[in-house]
Amino acid sequence: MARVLRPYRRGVAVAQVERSGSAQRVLDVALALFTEHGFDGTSLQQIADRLGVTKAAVYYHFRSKDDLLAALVDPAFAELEDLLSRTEALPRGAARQKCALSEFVDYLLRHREAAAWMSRDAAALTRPAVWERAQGTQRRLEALAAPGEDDPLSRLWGGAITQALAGAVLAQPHADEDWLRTEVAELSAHLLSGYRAARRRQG
Amino acid sequence: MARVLRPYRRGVAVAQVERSGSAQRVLDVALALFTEHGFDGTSLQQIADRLGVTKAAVYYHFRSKDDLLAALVDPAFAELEDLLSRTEALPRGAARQKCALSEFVDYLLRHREAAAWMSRDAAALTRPAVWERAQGTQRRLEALAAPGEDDPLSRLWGGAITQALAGAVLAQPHADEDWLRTEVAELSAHLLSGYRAARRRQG
DNA sequence: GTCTATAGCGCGATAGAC
DNA sequence: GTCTATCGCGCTATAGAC
Repeated sequence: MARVLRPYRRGVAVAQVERSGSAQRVLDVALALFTEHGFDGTSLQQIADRLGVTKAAVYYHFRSKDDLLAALVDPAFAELEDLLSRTEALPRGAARQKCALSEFVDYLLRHREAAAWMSRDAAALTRPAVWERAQGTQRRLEALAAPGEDDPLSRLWGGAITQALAGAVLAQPHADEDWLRTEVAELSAHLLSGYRAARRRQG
Repeated sequence: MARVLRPYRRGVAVAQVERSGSAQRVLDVALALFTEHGFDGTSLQQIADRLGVTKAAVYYHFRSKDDLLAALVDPAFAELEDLLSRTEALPRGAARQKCALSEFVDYLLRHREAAAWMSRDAAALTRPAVWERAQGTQRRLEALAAPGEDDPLSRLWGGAITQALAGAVLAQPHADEDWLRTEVAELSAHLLSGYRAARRRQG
């Protein structure tokens, strides 16, 4: 499919580079421990211990444990939100719709391990900092995937299409990336044709 | 679609009826508070307070807070697992596949509010008692939805189909149930035809 | 601006009396 | 079957050293 958007430029690195060295070290250690023991299974004490400082030192850089998590996932969310904004800026139509899906799939594939980790560490997902932000992007993506006047039919297909794509990618932790991209593109096209047919049926 | 399975008989009531009156009162109060403040947002102290007893009294009936949650969701899981078992017992083929999906959709519709609550209260979803059991049912459903030799293609479509159906139902908290059932049945058929086409493509 | 020391508080959980 | 008492732990908060 033709790529309508400019390639992504800002992103993962940005938000972290602006931090002090100490804060960045906290983030690195926290990420390592979270991936190893999970969010709930990692205490601020453990993070502080591995850094060789006290809990209060960690607390100086981040107001709370949730704040730390939010900082960790911010770059990935910023990337997705940026992608959504640029897609929403395109003129409405079938091209924008297809573009949204293919960009979303690329995004998922780019962050495959991270997404797989997140969907495994449900404790982290559950925190408001992550959960509520995810709700927002989810809504916007649904609206792009199944445009309409917020009617039941478009909401139904919005939910179906976005969940199907995410489910397809995440059900495949080890499949070859190019094969996956091709197959999911087929799935994507199939879903879009289904939505068009449903719209014609209902008018 | 023809209903191949016998109607469900055991279920929600069973696990709760076998309990003592006190234990049942604990479950009732816990459910009320969980739905109101979420799982994490509800302490055993609050549960005990509303019951007019102490935390320790609650602990007599349930070994842990997770145990309480497990008891709450057990009936719904038992129903789903029973449904899966009976479907798996059918001879392999397109009929079983269609049956699995329509039974699953009915199940989702039957427990719409509960499912919506669960997918909102991420903290409850995350507990091992719920999460791991859900993983199991998810796997079995995927296998029924996209049968195959555990190859990448069937796993991809298994994830896509099941997530699409759940996404479609859950994206519609207030839509009319019959309309929803009809539309989701269309979606279901569309997805199955997509899977068949993908299989033909790949051989 | 960066950290240490220390304390508070609520939580889930347990032991044992009645 | 229910209670009192208590434990240990985790996040949070503040005062103040450097």
